[in-house]
Amino acid sequence: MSIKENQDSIRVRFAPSPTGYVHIGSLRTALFNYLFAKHSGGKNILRIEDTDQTRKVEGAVENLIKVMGSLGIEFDEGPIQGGNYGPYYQSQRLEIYRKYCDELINNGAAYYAFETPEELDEMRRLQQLEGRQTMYDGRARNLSEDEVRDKLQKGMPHVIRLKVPADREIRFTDAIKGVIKINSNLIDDQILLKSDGFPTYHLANVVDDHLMNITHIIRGEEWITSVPKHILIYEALGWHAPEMAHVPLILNKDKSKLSKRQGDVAVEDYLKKGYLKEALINFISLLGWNPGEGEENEFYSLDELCKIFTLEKVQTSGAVFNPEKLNWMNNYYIKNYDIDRLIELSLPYFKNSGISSSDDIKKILSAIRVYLNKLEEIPIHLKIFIQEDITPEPASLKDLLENDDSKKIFSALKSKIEKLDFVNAENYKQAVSEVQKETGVKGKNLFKPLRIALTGSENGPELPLIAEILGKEKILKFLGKWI
RNA sequence: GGUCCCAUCGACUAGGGGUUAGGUCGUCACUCUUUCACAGUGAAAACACGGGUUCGAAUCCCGUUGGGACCGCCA
Repeated sequence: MSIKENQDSIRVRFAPSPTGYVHIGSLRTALFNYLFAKHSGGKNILRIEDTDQTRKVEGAVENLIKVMGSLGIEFDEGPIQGGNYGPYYQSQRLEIYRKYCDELINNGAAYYAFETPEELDEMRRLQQLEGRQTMYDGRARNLSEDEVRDKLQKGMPHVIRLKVPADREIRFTDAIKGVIKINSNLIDDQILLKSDGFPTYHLANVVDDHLMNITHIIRGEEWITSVPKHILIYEALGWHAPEMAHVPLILNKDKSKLSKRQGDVAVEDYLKKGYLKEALINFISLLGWNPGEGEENEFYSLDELCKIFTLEKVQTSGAVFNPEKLNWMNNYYIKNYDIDRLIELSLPYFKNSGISSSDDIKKILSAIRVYLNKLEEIPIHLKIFIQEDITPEPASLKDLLENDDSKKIFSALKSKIEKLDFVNAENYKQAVSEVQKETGVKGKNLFKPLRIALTGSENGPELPLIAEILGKEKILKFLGKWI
């Protein structure tokens, strides 16, 4: 495929820095990029922004690709699958950035600066003290060519900064927010190239988005204030900036930016707890986006989302992440999931229960899935199926088992069950109704003691079902205890 | 503090000049199921405020207030 053809089609990128786990906000950004690309038949590209050597985390990229992949978000180009615009690690593109930096220096859009981090800290401290804006004061702008050459020759550590022009109004149109204007006097002389030779985000993302033919930048709102800097770089290099779409943030309950302090933010955590990928994707897609036009359905598969997703329907304001609604949605998916697929996903949670018969697992899971907000809750519902002795909980329920009527029922049922070869839901029900006739005990007085005697609890799934799973031997044992 | 962004029930949102302001989660009540849950029905619950524009503003404009993001040799 020629580059020319590519220019016509939509290309978006997800550009995370590999700092470890995958943030819920990152997932949403990646999702929107993916949906936008798929919706328009474009390409979804993964680019790793690893220009901060101090923040690199081993295995983070592999983890990210794994997590995204497990949720169904795939990339057409990226560090693993390659592509015509690589390399897709920014750390492997250093010469490229260097080259464009030189170009910026040569055309007067950037300059060398030699302050140490300590000097800059001091400068900011003073500015703060005076109640002024903390901002690079442009002191290195005044260095003469000779001074610069001299310092360079001496091998002094240096950075390259963007020379932001004065008194200009920078404006751009954001696909979500509309027209945004800012005066250039408020823009810092941003560092483009760090003293370790690595570019900053600002330079690297501009260069790469251009070189990789990115047509639309879809990213979090936190980037919106640095767009003007990027515009200046595009201009200085004679390039057109891609379309921009800044999606609103996902928020904590207190409306601040979603953060670790206030709950789980790692997608891995949600997966580990047994949130289904379909539910996660569905729920996240509805955070800051909706199909609109009075559409009241809230359940969408990834494929359906690809069909109906548009940037126009992305919200302008932030969305609070509501775990309760996620639970509700996950429960819905669990209840309606193909049972065999659900069993597969649930197996790890049966591991230490001693329940291994696939028949039993299927029966139990069918009975308890309605209670599950997430798969990790399975073990707490397993107790009634695996306990060897019954201790009523709360203890006060014990009284109900020790009255005369109850004892009468238990004895009657026990002798019925003893005659059975095996117990299933049907013959259990039959036996109980016979007990009812014989003893004259009925209604609550019949069913409640039985439930407590068999499970230790006053509520739970249907009793005949439980009886079938418990089996003859256990039922006899449990009934016998109270006679 | 400066700049930028934002503003419909507690939360997610529909609606964007004339609506009884609709739906979902959550909450509450009732029904169903001899339990709980599920399901069903119903209820309480919102256009931040003030000015314009208009016959008419939740909707358009301005301001106020409130919230958020950003202000690093981090992304």
